[in-house]
Amino acid sequence: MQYETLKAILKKNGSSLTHTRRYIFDLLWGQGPQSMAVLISRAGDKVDRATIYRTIELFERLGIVTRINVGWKYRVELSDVFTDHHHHLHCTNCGKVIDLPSNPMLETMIDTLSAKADFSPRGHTLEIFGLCPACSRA
Amino acid sequence: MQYETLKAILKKNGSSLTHTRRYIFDLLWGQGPQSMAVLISRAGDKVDRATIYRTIELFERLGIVTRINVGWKYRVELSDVFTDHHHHLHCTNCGKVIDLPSNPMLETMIDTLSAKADFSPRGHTLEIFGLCPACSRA
DNA sequence: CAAGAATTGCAAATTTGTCGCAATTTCTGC
DNA sequence: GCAGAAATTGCGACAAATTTGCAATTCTTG
Repeated sequence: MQYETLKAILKKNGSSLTHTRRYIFDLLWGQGPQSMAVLISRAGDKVDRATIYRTIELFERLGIVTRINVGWKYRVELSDVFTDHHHHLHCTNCGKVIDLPSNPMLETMIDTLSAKADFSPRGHTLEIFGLCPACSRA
Repeated sequence: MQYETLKAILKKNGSSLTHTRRYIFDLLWGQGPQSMAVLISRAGDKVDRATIYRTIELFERLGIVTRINVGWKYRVELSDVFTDHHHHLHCTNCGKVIDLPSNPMLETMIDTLSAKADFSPRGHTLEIFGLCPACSRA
């Protein structure tokens, strides 16, 4: 289950799964990309701002979360370790962000293209902009 | 030439190509992704920071610039309208960002995948993380 | 060229992210 | 389970990044 994986990743890096970290992980679990402001607000006075920043930084460094751009600011979400690898469809009209499950062929192509440039790919983010189903009909 | 295109895009949206905007465009022209801090510093006292923020926001809204994530912060660069469509290889070791020319098949696949989700794609950004040629040999 | 609209600079206000350090929690070896 | 050591957290205080209001200036149009 997810806490075991989380704990294992942390332990492997000499960190531990504290009360607070589990709480922040829970804030991320099952949600789409969230801004720091939202996370801080959702945490209320349960967790201090500084701790949230420090935890997200740690989580990102250990590959637990991924950071993506949404418009001006960034948002964070659990990485592929905890969710299926996916990309994002950003509606430029209503602002909604929709998950798009990835496709093996697309992944292969991205890796191949990188490798041809003599680059060793480890991961990627693909953000697609356009109109969501609702807005493209309006 | 590029200023005509720029002017046309602005005009179409009821804005005009002012000295200041042309100056900021010039700061972007021919350069890779730049941080706001760099743009502000390069502008010196020619353009106020607030104006740079406002202009970049306008440019992004009109599709003149694209914003990408580099680690923690974002950077801006001219959009596909002014450069060849490309993606970025981010070396997680030395921090270098390398342009990767795109591939028609990849583009097609991305559009097709979006369309299957009933989404109308208008553009995208693909950021690949890994080791650059130099770092992967070290 | 004049009038009105858009744009810019300036300075102040917010917001966002960081840091140092003391208090608390977690981990380890009994 | 307990003591001591190490890691983590909260709490300001900071520092940096971004936004905003408004008056002065620049553009656009007729």
